[in-house]
Amino acid sequence: MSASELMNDLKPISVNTRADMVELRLREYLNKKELKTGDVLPTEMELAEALGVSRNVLREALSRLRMLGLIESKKKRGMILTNPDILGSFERVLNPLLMDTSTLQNLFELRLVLESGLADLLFIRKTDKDIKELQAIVDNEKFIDDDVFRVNSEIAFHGKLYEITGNDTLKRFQIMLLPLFDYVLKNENRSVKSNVSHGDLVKILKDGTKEDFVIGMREHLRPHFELLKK
Amino acid sequence: MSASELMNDLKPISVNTRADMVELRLREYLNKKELKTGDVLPTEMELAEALGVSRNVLREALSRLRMLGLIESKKKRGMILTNPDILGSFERVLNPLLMDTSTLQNLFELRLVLESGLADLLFIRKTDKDIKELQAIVDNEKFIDDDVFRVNSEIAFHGKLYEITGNDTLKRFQIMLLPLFDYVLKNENRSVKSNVSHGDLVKILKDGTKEDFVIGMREHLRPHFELLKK
DNA sequence: TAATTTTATTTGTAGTACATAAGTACTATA
DNA sequence: TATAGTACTTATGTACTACAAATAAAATTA
Repeated sequence: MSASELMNDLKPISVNTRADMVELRLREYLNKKELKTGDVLPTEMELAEALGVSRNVLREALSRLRMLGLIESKKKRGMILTNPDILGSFERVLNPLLMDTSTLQNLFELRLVLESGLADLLFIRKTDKDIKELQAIVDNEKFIDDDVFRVNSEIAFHGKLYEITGNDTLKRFQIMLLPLFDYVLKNENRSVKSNVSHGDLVKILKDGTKEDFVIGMREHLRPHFELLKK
Repeated sequence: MSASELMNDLKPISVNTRADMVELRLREYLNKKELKTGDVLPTEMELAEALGVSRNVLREALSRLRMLGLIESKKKRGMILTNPDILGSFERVLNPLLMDTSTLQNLFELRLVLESGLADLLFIRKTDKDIKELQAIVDNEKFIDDDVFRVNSEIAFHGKLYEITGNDTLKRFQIMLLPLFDYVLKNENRSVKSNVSHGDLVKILKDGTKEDFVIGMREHLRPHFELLKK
């Protein structure tokens, strides 16, 4: 058995720090008491005392919850629960240099899955204005001969697709994934050539059916899929 | 203009705490220096001094990075960069009670998009063993008359689909989304009845084509899509 | 040379002190 | 009485000190 396999089976005993424990306890507390947005938390001193830790350690844990957007603090008022920004922390972590290759590959695939699955939402929510804007992006592509501009146009086109879905979370998600996508492509020197162009996709979106679009999009992404390992 | 609209246009001036600033600076530092996994960071004292803050504040920021899995610390050794767990922080934040309804709706849609887009990966990676396991889950459904068990089976079936993709990130992602999905369904009292059953999907996966599966899956999810707002 | 002990260094935790913001109660004035 | 202003109180934010705990590195001993 290799060392890496062994490490996978025998996870190291994590000697959790107090901050780790306190963070966990606090999140349990929030769930257990079914606290919801706007509810106020006990003061730092009360919490620290109840948990049996110094205010210092408690604040390290609170700092984490604050970063996640779970709580907000105001002087004298105390702390209240807030709507977390669910993608905010995700964003902080998307550094290609710090991701192992399998995770990078997973996210690459994730993006392909997302784009393949967009059809329904697109056909539910597309408007004439959207189609026109997409067409404008495509028309502009004819005059591009610079690689940087081509990438930008690629981003603009696919970004617009996500925008049409009217799903902000989805859109932000894709914006975060794009740099990674780019990174993977560059790193592996993948040349991408498809039979279905952006222009074709717009045509289908305008006059075709949902089914046509699914097939078209898959063909558009085929070069990527072909490179996936079985 | 409603209060919520106004709040959207006039974002509150965020009086950032020092911990916020330090966290930002540290992340900039990691990116700028193109540090990668395993690289060691300066000591806490050095960082605190360089940033002009107390060790206390610095540690609140470091605590955040530690939670994200960006760094690990060992006594005497110091701090090193690590592969962050990209979904770990996401998980911490998925509390339906703390999410505003539009985000909840967005994630609901996101899951539909993912499932619709699974076809390609599934057909690339499915094995006979996978099909058999899916079939076993389906066969078992016949004997279920309890709602709780039905939900569990639903989870097992769709979970297995994600498992076939061989994409751990995708799988974990879906596991995290499922409770929300369930929450939305329960909350809106949606009754779900589709023309394409799990059994039908397995048949297609076994003997059908990718295209059939896309159509089948969409039909399977249609009741959900129909409830989406235009 | 190898095993053992000591030392030094770095993170982890606790506690105190004070700064800062902001709600609350009280007071003075019209 | 109403209102503006003031002092007080309280909770978070920041800084500093001290020490515990772990462990890498150096020094010592067998």
